[in-house]
Amino acid sequence: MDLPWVSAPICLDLNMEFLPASKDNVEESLQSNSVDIGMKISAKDEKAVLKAELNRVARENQKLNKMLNEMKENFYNLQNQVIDLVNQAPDKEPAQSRKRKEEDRDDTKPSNGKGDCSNHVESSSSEEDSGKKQCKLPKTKISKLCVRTDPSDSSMVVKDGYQWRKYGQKVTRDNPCPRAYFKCSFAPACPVKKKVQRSAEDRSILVATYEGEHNHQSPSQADVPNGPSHCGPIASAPCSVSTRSMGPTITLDMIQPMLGPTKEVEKPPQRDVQSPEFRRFLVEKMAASLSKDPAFTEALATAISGNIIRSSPGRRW
DNA sequence: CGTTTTTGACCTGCGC
DNA sequence: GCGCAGGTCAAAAACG
Repeated sequence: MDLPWVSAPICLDLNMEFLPASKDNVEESLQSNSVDIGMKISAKDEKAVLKAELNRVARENQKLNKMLNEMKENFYNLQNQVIDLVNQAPDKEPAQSRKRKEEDRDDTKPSNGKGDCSNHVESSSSEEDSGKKQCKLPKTKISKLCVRTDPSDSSMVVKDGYQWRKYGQKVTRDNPCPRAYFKCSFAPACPVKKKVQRSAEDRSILVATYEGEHNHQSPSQADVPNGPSHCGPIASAPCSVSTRSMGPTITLDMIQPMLGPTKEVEKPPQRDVQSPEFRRFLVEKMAASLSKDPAFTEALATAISGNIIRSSPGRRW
């Protein structure tokens, strides 16, 4: 099914710059403020100023806490609605017999102007009555991955620990950037295919769509004895956490667990919507959705920076 | 020389 | 049935 809240790139930019809240910095700041106000401020006055500042910050924190609580409430309400929808969806969804139709709904099609990262649309597109391809891949797992890259880097390489052989490239209608088609070349019989295309909105984002399941181990995992004994569906997708020169950028890839050298991401449970795993998965989705809200991001950044300042060692407010 | 990439042609499915 | 668009094939080119 198509879950609307996962239909956009889930990229949370935490490019906020907050001062390292060291005691020295704050004191320096306060001192400079005092200088600005005037050199004649006595120690008593300074104390009063500090107290006023403290009250102001406390009020601000209260306000932010209130905002966060409201957001949490909204979030849980939304979550409940989502779970209800998920429960209802299998009954209401019309039979999608055509493969193309299926892919139009969960593919990287940028026609809706959203950013294509409907990450991990676990569409078990297993309609047995569709075309030949469905016969070859009776239970095609489709997942997506967004990777932030250098926009000037024209290569369509998504490093996911597997070896891929490019077999085609096509310019699609809705995206001026060409789409590249890859097959897994590590194992000759591996049916997994990968499509890579730059996001029409943000060309620094590569959108990789994985189809099928690897029937072999990840090359990068072959020398990892403790890795899972089997390759899950599309186990190749990495969680990309990139760092740009401007600051940290976290690209949340809501995809299946990758088994490569990078860190492991939680695999969303497939059907059991009541399971804790699925709930946690939903929570992550919702959080990602919230993170797209600039107001939320700003409030979150303020709250976090406030907490960091408060909790910095050696400080007492 | 073997492998990979490129790219135009062809195939297939869908909408009208 | 026709046109369009996405997906795949395969020959040629590039590369190591």
